This record gives sequence, structure tokens and C-alpha cells, in this order.
Amino acid sequence: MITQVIVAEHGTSTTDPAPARPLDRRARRRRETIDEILRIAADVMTQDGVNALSMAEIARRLGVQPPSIYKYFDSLLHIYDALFQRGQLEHLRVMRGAMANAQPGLPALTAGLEASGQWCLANRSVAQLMFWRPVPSFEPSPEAFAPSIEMVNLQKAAIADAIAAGQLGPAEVDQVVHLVSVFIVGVLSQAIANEPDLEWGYGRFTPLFPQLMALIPALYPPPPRQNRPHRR
Amino acid sequence: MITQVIVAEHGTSTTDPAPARPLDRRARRRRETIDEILRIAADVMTQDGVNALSMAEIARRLGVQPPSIYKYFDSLLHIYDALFQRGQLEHLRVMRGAMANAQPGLPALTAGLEASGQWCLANRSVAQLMFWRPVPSFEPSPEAFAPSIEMVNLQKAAIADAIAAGQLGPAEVDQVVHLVSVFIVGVLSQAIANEPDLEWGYGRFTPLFPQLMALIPALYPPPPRQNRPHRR
DNA sequence: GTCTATAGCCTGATAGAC
DNA sequence: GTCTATCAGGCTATAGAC
Repeated sequence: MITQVIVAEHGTSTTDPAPARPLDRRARRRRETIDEILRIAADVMTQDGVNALSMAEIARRLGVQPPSIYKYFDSLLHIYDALFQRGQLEHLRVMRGAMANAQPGLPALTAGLEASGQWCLANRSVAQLMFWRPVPSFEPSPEAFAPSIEMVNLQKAAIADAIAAGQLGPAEVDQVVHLVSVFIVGVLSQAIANEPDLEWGYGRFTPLFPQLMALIPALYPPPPRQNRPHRR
Repeated sequence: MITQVIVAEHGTSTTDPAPARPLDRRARRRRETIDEILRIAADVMTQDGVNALSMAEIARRLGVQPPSIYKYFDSLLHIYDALFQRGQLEHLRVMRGAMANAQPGLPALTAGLEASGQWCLANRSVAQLMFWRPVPSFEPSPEAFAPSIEMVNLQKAAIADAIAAGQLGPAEVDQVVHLVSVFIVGVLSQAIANEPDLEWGYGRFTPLFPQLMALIPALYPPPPRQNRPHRR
């Protein structure tokens, strides 16, 4: 179990009243180094596989000796944890933004998951770390995992909206969550394994996703309604 | 690239006329050792991850010293290749058997894929090696890969049957292959990542598979027919 | 076919000088 | 915060005795 809380070091502290400059030079420089370590780590995972990440390779690419990395991260597993947490936070932000710009209910759910797919393919090594769990010895810390719970709640809320609006018939929200997870993980798994250079929307698999989402009402048929807004 | 042909050593040669005994003791003993090495290798991958396979760990569990393993396999990658090939052959056999016992067309396709899912969960480490490609440095040899092509051809034939029988409307066979691959890989990915101890048919994901297969005619609607056999 | 011994590489992580 | 030096251990693979 990883207990070191890494995120506190990354952002600017909002409870810090004193300094005139938001970050002094040393702190800013440290943050930049942390950013670069994580950027390099994602590159290594993309090129050589998520499991191939090593302190030594990061140090080589950063142009320092391996012990220097330990000034920023206590261990290799802490680097995995930071990648996991940053990935979850960014993924949540992207999905939330896409959902906010779509109609509530099924359109929002679809838009959120398409944004998720786009992000996952643009960050596929981190996405694999987050959702496929290829490193058995790594267990994310509760802090790193938290955004993932929030992401599922976003999806559940959209599904509840869809049912309330009559876009879907009465359904167990959890079942629908599992169904759409199969869709998104299916297209992403196939895209990552078979079309490693294509982004979302291209190739033989990810274009299927909107069609799959359109099938959901066939599994949970909406009840016929008198006062559906001016269509049929 | 792996060029050593391993399968020739595994099976009994059919072009070998001379010996009265089908296999002499030495050859049989050798075959048993090879079988045990591969069985142990699959166990290691299941417990510690596909990438964690090592000659040293196999030797420890077999109760020999690492150099002894090299009398049976030229390298670790050759062990991956043998696992890949045996897995593909067995998977093909299982799928073919299930399809032969079902009605042609969509029922055969569904039965074959359900048998595939069952096999993949019962042999999940080898299935991951075969279909998720988690070891970037490993590329299967053409001999090992061949059964996979045959497996896809089985699926294509069943889809063509389904179209010919009017179970599906006119569709590109390749598109349907990609669609069902998304379904099966989706439920398997989620099952493997989230329900590591459940077999096919249990849990929150694999029971969705038949429902997903039943949706295919909604994507490729069959044309209305006069002479459909005594139903409707 | 088994073993011991070993070469030669890699790794994560720490101690301590500067 | 950087370095050198080092520990302790892992790994693949080979050489050669038995």
C-alpha cells in the first residue's frame, strides 16, 4: 500500500498566505522536474510497455543518475501512483467537460465516453495503467483512486437522467454502467492492441462506439409516452 | 523473430513409419517435461502477470536449475511462443467444436464465441498473451499465429451463413467480425480486470454477452421474406 | 540431461561526499 | 540536489564437468 500523498506537492497550496510570489524559484523548478519525470515515464511505458518502466531508464532519459530521481519520488511504485492519480484527474476533467456541453441523459453519457475514449488513446500507456491493471504489484493509493469513483458517479447521474427523461425504460443504473463499460473497453482494447498508431474515431473499432451507444434503448426500451416533446 | 518450429517436437509425427512403440521412453519423458514447463509457465503468468514469466521462476518451481530449461527451450521467448501456439490450437479446437454443435449462422457464431470466452477465462494468462499482447518484445512466429487466422475464417463463414439464411441483412462480413470482437473482448477485459476469480457466465460482465449478440440484427436488419420457415 | 560456475547484464535502493 | 560508490539481488544465457 502506498501512503505517500503526492498530489499535495504538485499543485499550488491554497492555504499558504505569506509569499508575495506564488511559487519561489526553487519550488517552481522542482515542480517542473516532477512534471518532466512523469512525462518521460509515460513515454517509456508507451514505447516499451507499462511494465518496462524503470528508475534507471527515466534517469537515462532525464540525463541524471538514478539516485537523483529519489529526491522526487520515494520509489518506482510512487511514480506509478503519481501517473495514476494525474491520469485519473485529467480524465475526469475531460469527461466532465464533454458531458457539460451535451444534452442531459444519453447524449451527455455518450459525449463523456467519447471524450474518455479520445483521452485514453491519446494517453494510452497511462490509460492502460488506470483501467487494465497490467502491473500486479501496483495498487493505487486511495487518493489516486478517488477521481475514478467520481467519474463513475458522473455516468450514473447521466443514466438516471436518461431514465427520468424517458430516453430509457426503467433499468438498474449499475447494469447500464457495466454495459457501457463493456462497449468503451471493448473498442479501446481492440484499438490499442491492433491499431496502435490511430487516434479515436479512426480505424475499424472506435467508429463503432456511437452505433453501440445507440443500441442501448433497444436493450432498455423507453415506455411509450403521451407528452413526449413534439416528436411522434 | 522466432524461427524455431516448436510444434514439430510436441505432437507425434505422422510421417514416421518405423518404430513399433509409438514413443520410446526417452521421447515420452521429454514430452512430459515440456508439458510441465508450459503448465508451470502458465501458472506463473496467472499469479504474477504475463510479463513476470522468467526462466528462473520456472526452474524453481520445476525443482531444477535454470540451465536445465534450455535443454527444452532455446530462450524465454520460445516459451512464450509455445504457449501462444498451444493456446491458439486449443482455442481453435474448442471454438470449432462448439460451432459444429449449433445451428449454422448466428447461433453457431454465438456458441463459438461463448466457448471462446469460457476458454479464455479458464486460461486467462495465455489468453492475454494471445489477444492482448502485453509483452512488446514478443512477436509470435508464423506457425504459432496460423491457428488464429483459421479461427477468424470460422467466424467469417458463420457470418456469411447468417446473411445467406436471412438472419442478417446485407453486411460487410469484416465489419461484423470487428463488431463481435468488440463484444467478446469487452466482456473479457472487464471480467479479467475486475472479477479475476469468476468463470464465464458469472459476475457482472460475461452474462451480458448473449444479450449483445442478440443486438446484431438490430444493426444489420434482415430483409422481410415471404418464405421464412413457419414463424411469423 | 543434470549439475556447478560464471559471465554479463539489469534492477531498486541507500550512504555519504560535495 | 547532484554526484560517486556500492549493496544486494534479479535476470538470461553459456561453458563445461559428470
